[in-house]
Amino acid sequence: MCTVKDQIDIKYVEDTLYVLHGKWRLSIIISLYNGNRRYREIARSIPKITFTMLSKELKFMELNNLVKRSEDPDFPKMVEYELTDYSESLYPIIEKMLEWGKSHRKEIT
Amino acid sequence: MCTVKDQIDIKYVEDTLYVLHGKWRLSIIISLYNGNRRYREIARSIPKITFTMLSKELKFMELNNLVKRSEDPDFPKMVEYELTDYSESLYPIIEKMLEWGKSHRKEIT
DNA sequence: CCGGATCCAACGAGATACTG
DNA sequence: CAGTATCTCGTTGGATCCGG
Repeated sequence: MCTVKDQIDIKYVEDTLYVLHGKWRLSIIISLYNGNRRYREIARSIPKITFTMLSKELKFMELNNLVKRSEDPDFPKMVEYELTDYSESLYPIIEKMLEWGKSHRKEIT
Repeated sequence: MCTVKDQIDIKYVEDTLYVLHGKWRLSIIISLYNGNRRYREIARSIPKITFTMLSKELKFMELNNLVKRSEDPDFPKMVEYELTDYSESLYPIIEKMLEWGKSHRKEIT
């Protein structure tokens, strides 16, 4: 017993990973953090994402309570998304990832 | 400008994601955090991982400076792995993920 | 403007068999 | 004991076309 840190229970970390899983989900959350709300706005803020993927992800995220969707049915139709308390609570994780990424920035492919 | 948080630059977060990517990498890092060192020991500590995947991941992680490998060529051969400073520095992220997972524990399929 | 439906390509991951 | 080499397969992601 010479470690000072507690044992880490992988299953809780896996739960977190489940929510963050996929190529685009974190990008979308960050886009919303950064103040984007409208569908097109979000799409434009994330380089290379396609409408198809954005739709799929937003759908999943709505079902899993990560975003809240509201719609103004006038024409042209306007849809806005916002983070929920649930996804807001992911902020500390993203913050740590940002810090780590900044510290270790180097060419990656 | 009514947000208190800074804008998050997705590219740094993506760098971090690159290092943590894959089904098993984080489990392996956590296993090493938890004090496992030998190949078999690591394998036994991660439910359902196969030798194939463990080998592939450890190989990748060695090449990317996430683990250090040392070998005792006597018979039976013994190989030990340990985390590097580089991967140790991921601890704050994992810690936040653990906290989040604990707070939001619920059935996930 | 905001998507859904469909189909296809690419990649990650597992099974199996073999080696120093 | 500690791996490697293939091969197959399921899942993810992307392109394209269509609808409210």
